[in-house]
Amino acid sequence: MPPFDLARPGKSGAVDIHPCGACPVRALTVCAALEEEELSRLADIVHTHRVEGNQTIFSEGDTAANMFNVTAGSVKIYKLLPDGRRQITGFLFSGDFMGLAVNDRYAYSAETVATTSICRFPRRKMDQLMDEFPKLQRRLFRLASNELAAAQDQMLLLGRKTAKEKIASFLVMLAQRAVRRGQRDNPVHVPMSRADIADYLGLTTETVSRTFTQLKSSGAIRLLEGSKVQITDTGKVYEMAEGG
Amino acid sequence: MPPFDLARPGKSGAVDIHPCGACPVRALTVCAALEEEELSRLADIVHTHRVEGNQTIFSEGDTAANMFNVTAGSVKIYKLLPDGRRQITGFLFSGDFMGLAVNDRYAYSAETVATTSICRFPRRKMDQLMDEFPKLQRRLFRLASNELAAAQDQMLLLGRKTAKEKIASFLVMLAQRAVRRGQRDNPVHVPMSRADIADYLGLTTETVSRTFTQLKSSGAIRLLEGSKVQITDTGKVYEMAEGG
DNA sequence: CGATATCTTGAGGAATCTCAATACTAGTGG
DNA sequence: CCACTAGTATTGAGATTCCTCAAGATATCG
Repeated sequence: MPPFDLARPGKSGAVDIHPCGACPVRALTVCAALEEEELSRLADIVHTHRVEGNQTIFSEGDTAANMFNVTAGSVKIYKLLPDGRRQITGFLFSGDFMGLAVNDRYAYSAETVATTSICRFPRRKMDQLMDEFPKLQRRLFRLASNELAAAQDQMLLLGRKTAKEKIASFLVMLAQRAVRRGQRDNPVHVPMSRADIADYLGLTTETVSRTFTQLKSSGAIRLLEGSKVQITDTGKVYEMAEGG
Repeated sequence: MPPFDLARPGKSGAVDIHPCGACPVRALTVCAALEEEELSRLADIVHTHRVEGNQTIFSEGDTAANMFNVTAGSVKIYKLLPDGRRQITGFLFSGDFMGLAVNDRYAYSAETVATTSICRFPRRKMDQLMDEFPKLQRRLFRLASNELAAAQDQMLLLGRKTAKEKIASFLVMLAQRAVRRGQRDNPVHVPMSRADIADYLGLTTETVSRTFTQLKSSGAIRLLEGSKVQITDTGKVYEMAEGG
């Protein structure tokens, strides 16, 4: 499958949103590895795009021609079984990086959750820059290590946590990542659908919904307007997330 | 917790098993990144150990002072919940690398499955070598990317596969990795306990046992002596693994 | 050969899923 | 501005998979 249509203006397309030097999430991501001057080299190869919700960015098995950086909005990455069962392996927010490949192919698919801005770097040119700037290589290695640690946390969640613990962990994760981006962590913004949450936590939408209701009834959280969740009993929610 | 007792001879201890140049798994791992001459630099910093089964190599949260390479045997890496629930996030065999750290701490614990030989590289010196040999850095990045892809496969398994599919996937994974090491893939050698398998697949030992029995009854596999499993109906097992 | 751990099998129970109906929400057009 | 539509979320009832607890069988190791 082709990536979102880069040429088509309107719904999704190439837009120069801001120069890299003024990038609001620069400190969070790969770009932080480089100094002003070097950064311009990155800027030379980058294309910025704005993509609406639920659009495919790339699909598992595609030739991995690009690497991406999310600068606003959110993205889900997932794998499918032949019969359609889906596992979302991660949500990405502004500052997050994606596009690591195995054998020059993407190992998963990526789709926007809501309207999202992304930077696109041609992999070939990125590889050249990595040769030129070992700092960049090191930065990517560190990002991959962090992702790996997050993946292991998620395995623990999927294999050993109850539905309640999974939802609590999910809220805590969203809150902590919001903080990291410099946003407020409570109420937590939950931009994704129940179906997406279910496929991320290894549950069904019904169980996700019921569990939210339970947490609400027990006074741990409150469901607010605009896909927001207020954590009213932080201690309880954090404890639940740890399996306490 | 300290790593296995490096000073104590007998059960586990430092042994010079072979020089790096003659390492049987060299082609599979980090070391493949370097030429003969450079390899000697790696050899200068490595210590080789032999560790008996079920010994701790390092624990989650320990200062990540070393990186390791398994040269024989097998290792399990895992995370725990406070109440003791355990998720094994990976099994390592000869040629596999471990010890990636986040914030200079190990993000998981590592324990031998059976008697195992490992190479230990002090991280600090490894970092120096990486600066000196970008090839090494690139190699590690590639290994981390592969691990990440494997982790995503495992998330799909944990979140969306049935017990039968999990066991079938597990056998296929073991078979494929045996091939990669140049060993025969059928019968599959399954050195780990039912409890370890359960904690890897997000099941209980009883379910693992029952599922093996079912696969046996259906004629898909045969359980042999010496922790070996013969796959008698390859098509069926592979199909099951894919969720077919 | 006995002791101990591991594995298998059984019976019942619990968490989660499936299927189905209802309620809500957001966007659309009258 | 409101009714309508389509999608999404919630709730309910029953089914199912997997878990728990318990006993027996097998394997391993001194």
